[in-house]
Amino acid sequence: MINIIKNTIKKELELFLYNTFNEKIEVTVEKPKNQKMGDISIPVFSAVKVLRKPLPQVVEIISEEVSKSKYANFFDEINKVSGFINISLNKSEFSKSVVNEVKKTENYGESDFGQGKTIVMDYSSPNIAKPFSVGHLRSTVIGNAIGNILEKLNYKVIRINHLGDFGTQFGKIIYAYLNYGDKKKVEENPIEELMKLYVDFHERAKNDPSIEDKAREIFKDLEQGKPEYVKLWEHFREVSLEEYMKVYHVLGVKFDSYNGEAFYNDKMQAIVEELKEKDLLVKDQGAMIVSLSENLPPALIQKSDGSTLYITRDLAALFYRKNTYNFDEVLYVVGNEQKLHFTQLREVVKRMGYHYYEDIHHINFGLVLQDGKKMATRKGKIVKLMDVLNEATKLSLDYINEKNPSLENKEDIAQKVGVSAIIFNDLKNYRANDIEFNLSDMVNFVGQTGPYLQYTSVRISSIIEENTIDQDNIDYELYTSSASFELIKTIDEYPEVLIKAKEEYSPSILAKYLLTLASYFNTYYAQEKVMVEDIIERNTKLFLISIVRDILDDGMKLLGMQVIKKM
RNA sequence: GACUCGGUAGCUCAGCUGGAUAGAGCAACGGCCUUCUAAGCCGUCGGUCGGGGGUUCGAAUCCCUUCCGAGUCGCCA
Repeated sequence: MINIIKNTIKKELELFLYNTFNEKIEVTVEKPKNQKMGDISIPVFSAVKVLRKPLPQVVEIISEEVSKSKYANFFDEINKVSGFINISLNKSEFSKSVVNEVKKTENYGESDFGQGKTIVMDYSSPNIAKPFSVGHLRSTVIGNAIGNILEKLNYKVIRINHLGDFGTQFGKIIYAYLNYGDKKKVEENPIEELMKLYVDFHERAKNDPSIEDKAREIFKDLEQGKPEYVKLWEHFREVSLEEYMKVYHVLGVKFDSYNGEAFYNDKMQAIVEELKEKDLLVKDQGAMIVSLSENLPPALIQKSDGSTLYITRDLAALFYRKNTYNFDEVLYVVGNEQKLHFTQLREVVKRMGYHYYEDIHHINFGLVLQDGKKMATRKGKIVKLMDVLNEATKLSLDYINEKNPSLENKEDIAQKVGVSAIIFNDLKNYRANDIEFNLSDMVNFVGQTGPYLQYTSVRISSIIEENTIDQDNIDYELYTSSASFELIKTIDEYPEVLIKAKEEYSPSILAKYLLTLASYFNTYYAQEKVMVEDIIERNTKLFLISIVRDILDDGMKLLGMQVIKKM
């Protein structure tokens, strides 16, 4: 609502200035820094400059025009403070229109922003035969949250888990397994042992670099379908996926497809052919490359031994997805360190003559650092996500036992709180920032955290309980207290927040918004009593807080958190 | 060395399409539970917005330069 008012004022003023002075002046209409300065603010400095008139005169002219706005009935007062024109909204009128908007929208916050367009998302994508680490958490929860937000905005979302189930690493693992692996141990504890073998391989390769070549050879044979290797590979893939499914179940994450890199094994020769046909492929130092612009290193398409590389598979996957889903956008939720790769991918696609290279977006995110350094799998420094989730669950159970020992289903709720805390912790900051792996931060339950949101929602649910709310028996004059009005204004922002989160592909925008909303509610809660005698007043307040609760719950669900009624 | 991203309060971050005294949370300190869940609320303390130039009526925000950190840079993914 307030956005509509702001945009209207902007257009009205720009038109007025053009008609009156024949000048095209960009008018800024913004939210004042301080709420004491009103609800809408218009700095007039730019107009002063263009019109070459004294500031007070310009302020006079513009504020006069503002008072004639189409939405003037929403204005309480228009104040002129130096170079600013500040508008205070009529609280009850504004509240009424916001609340009416909520009432008439079945699923508040939704919009047709996406117009049913298709977005393919590639996220999570763990590497087979490695434990699901905290590093994979980021891609998984960021991708999941963005996908949920997109759906709310009427996009059709295809969620793909592009499993890292192929590549030279399998040559290494198979080499290690066949040469010095303990078959029995692998049987008992597959992921753990395969991981050890992988780490071990790199240790041995330091002393004997020739085994790197042997691994490459094995991979090449695997790629060409040598039955012995394929069988092993299938087994490793299967046991790994089983393990991952447990994690996904706990996180509440689902995918439409688990087609990983191997799925494209038979689709890569066509890419190589096409590149050849289009005269893009060059032989260089035995390898086949596509050279790109000056500042961009060339893309390696085929190794000198004839086997393919990551980018070849991503090209195959891209074209397959375009043909299969005919996407309008494709999002790759992959870490910062692959930025160059996706720049190259786009560039190759562009050079191949496909216009949709513009629709390829790398949704990059920061590294999980340990002691300020990248966590490296090859050295075996890995923190298993399951362990972190269990730790968080345990901690939240301790909290419950301390705060609310008589709570029913304690274990279940502890898991919902703990896991959501981890998810929220990962989403609350801008995704491209690196994060230091810090367990005590991850399971912190005080302040700007997941449990704070859940707690706020639970408090509201606890007030509402069995009360029925009559939406037609509302006294809008009661929404004029500062605590109420802050809630109203924040409620009003929800639909725009979701759109902004989509435009920046950044769940943190929603996360921060929910914290603001929860904080305003908690202030309200401390100031106003809801369950009062007066029926209209009680009903009016119950309705307000129920809207807040619904948004909190909806937002938390979008982020992939669990919504609870008691804690 | 080249390219990319970052540097804002002791810590974690927001603000960055230029606008009014730079905002939160954590930590520290002080208040608030006979009244709807204190995982909360209120207050105090805390900042040369890395440094230096420049553009502008106005710069944390734009430009240049410099320092610091991270990532990437042909046969890993």
